[in-house]
Amino acid sequence: MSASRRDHLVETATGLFERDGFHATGIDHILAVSGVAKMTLYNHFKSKEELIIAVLDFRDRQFMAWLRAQVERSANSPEDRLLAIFDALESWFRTDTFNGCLFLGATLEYADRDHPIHVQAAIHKRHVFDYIMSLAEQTIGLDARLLSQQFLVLYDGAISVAHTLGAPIAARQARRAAEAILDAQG
Amino acid sequence: MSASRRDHLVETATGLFERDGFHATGIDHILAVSGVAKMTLYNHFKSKEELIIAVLDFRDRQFMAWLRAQVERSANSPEDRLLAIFDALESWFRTDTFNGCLFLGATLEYADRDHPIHVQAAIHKRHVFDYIMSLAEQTIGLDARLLSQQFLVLYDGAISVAHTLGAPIAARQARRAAEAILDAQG
DNA sequence: GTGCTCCTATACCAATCTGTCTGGTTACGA
DNA sequence: TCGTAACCAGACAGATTGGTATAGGAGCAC
Repeated sequence: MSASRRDHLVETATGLFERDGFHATGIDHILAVSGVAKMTLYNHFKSKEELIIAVLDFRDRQFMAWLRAQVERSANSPEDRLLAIFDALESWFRTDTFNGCLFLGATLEYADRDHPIHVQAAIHKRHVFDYIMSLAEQTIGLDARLLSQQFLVLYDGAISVAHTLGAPIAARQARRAAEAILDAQG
Repeated sequence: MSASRRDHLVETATGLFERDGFHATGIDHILAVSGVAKMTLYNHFKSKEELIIAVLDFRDRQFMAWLRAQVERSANSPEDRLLAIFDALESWFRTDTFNGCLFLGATLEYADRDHPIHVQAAIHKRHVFDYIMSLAEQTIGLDARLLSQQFLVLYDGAISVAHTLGAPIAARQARRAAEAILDAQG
């Protein structure tokens, strides 16, 4: 067992939360799947809520690293990279573990905007926005802020449509919309 | 009590599910808030799942009627109406009961695509798409299908961003993106 | 060896979950 | 007035929830 028990727990819980949601996934189920003892969990996390926050933090780092790598491998100019985000989305949608956005799910299940889980989930969306923004700022002649806000809408919309309708092609439609926005501004 | 007990139950449950989610809202809580007896509920619905499906059906009809009325009151040409959808969204986002998309939440909490609840929730998204499509088809010179798909992405994206980041302004950004798409096609 | 830390295993707790059962009340129509 | 249908109130069942308590095993440093 190379990874620590804590990491193993977080990774297992991530998969289960992503598949079934937060309330629907019980502590006992996470323990059974991960093969970890209950007291070990409560030794590392003082509550389920704290575990969820750790999961959101882990998934944020993991996903952002994956997204950056995917984008930077397939495109070089900032403009192409902005569009490559949607190509990355499509390949994510086509994995068989895709089940919508874990973070959006967290904000829906813990809707109170001050709830620690909601706050933690919102941080991820900020990270996505910041990444888009960093690419937009490298492209001269753009209203970087407006464009980033619009791209974030396309980004989240593609995820939602792909999930609710089971239509990975939503990513391509979002990309074409993004191209139209770029053309209108550039 | 003018409305039937059944209707009263469905409307109360809609509000609670919208605020707290499905798994987090217990039957007993719905009964306490609505002031209905447990056996009355189980007389009308054979399970919580059946109640949820009734809620999704009710909310679909209610929301679509509201959206149509809002759009048709504020714009006359099909093209203006396509854009007025996003104005309607913004006024929805600014209500103090706005809590993201109930239907998207349903598909996340019941992720299995064959689950009756997931199926029922997806129907609503189809209805939104069909409405957009009906407007797009009245506007000549458009690839109605592609445009509708892109608008649906903007529609869902605006809801998601508005909810996760608490930013009703996402609707206006979506509208500007929609204008760019229209300009590019028209 | 002794102690310390991390882990397992299992029993347990109180609360809550969905759903059932019983028995009584209210309203209304024939 | 009688019957019936809808509803209420509350107890109850069985499973599951998040979380705690207890006892002991395994690996490692001194």
